[in-house]
Amino acid sequence: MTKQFTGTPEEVADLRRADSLAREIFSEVANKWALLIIETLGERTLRFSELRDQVEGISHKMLTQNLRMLERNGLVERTVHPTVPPRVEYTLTEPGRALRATVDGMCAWTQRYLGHIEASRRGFDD
Amino acid sequence: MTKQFTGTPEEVADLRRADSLAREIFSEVANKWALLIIETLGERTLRFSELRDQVEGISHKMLTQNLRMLERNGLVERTVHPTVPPRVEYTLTEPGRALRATVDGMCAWTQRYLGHIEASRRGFDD
DNA sequence: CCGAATCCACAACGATACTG
DNA sequence: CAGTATCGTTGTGGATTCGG
Repeated sequence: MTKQFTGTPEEVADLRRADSLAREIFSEVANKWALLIIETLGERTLRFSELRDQVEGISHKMLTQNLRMLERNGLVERTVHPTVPPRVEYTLTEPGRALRATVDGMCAWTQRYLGHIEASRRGFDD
Repeated sequence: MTKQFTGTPEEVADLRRADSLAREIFSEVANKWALLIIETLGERTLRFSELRDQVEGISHKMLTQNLRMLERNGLVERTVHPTVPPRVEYTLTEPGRALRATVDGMCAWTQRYLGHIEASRRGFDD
């Protein structure tokens, strides 16, 4: 088990440093499609086509691309059922579920501050 | 005060729905530069040039662009000191600090699972 | 049904130069 | 120093096709 992140300046610096592995991982995962896929998967296991339908606006290509990336990093598990037609299912792994917990936080934040943000936008767009 | 996000299927659906305001905000904020800026600001207030130096790899253009976006959404406050040369400082607002708390969670997650992820990558890249 | 590959339009981005 | 504008390049991402 690795060291805890406590928010010390040195640790924060690690994430800002472009060449650091932590930073590379953060940058790869911190994009809207990946986070939306994680949030959508939740506790369920979904097929490719179900994901494509439920993550609104995502294209076939973006979905496969992000699923490969998440699989490679061990956040989702991909199980192929050798039937015809093929049936491929995706589930969050333990690391994936751990990340989902923090993504839930971002979703909660969005709901919580919807009003603030709308108001701020109106003020900004004179 | 808006309703709490409790993770019910209806609320999750709100974030997947492309036309929803919550979804639009989430998509705008959930990109690596914005999150790295928020994380870097932390509790401090920094000048434009300090931010550019500390968020490694970010270009002048990306920094201004994301700062404008964050300001418009009320996540950062921009204060201009009418000196010469000009001095512009950025600080997180209360909503910004609230989001930072969850970004801290993502950073902690990255540190926590660095090992898992490295191993998973090696396995994937046969 | 799932996924890889190709093509290509268009947005993102970096570099540069110019204002207050 | 901070910010905007312009331009040229890169690369992202959608549409489509083919293959397992």
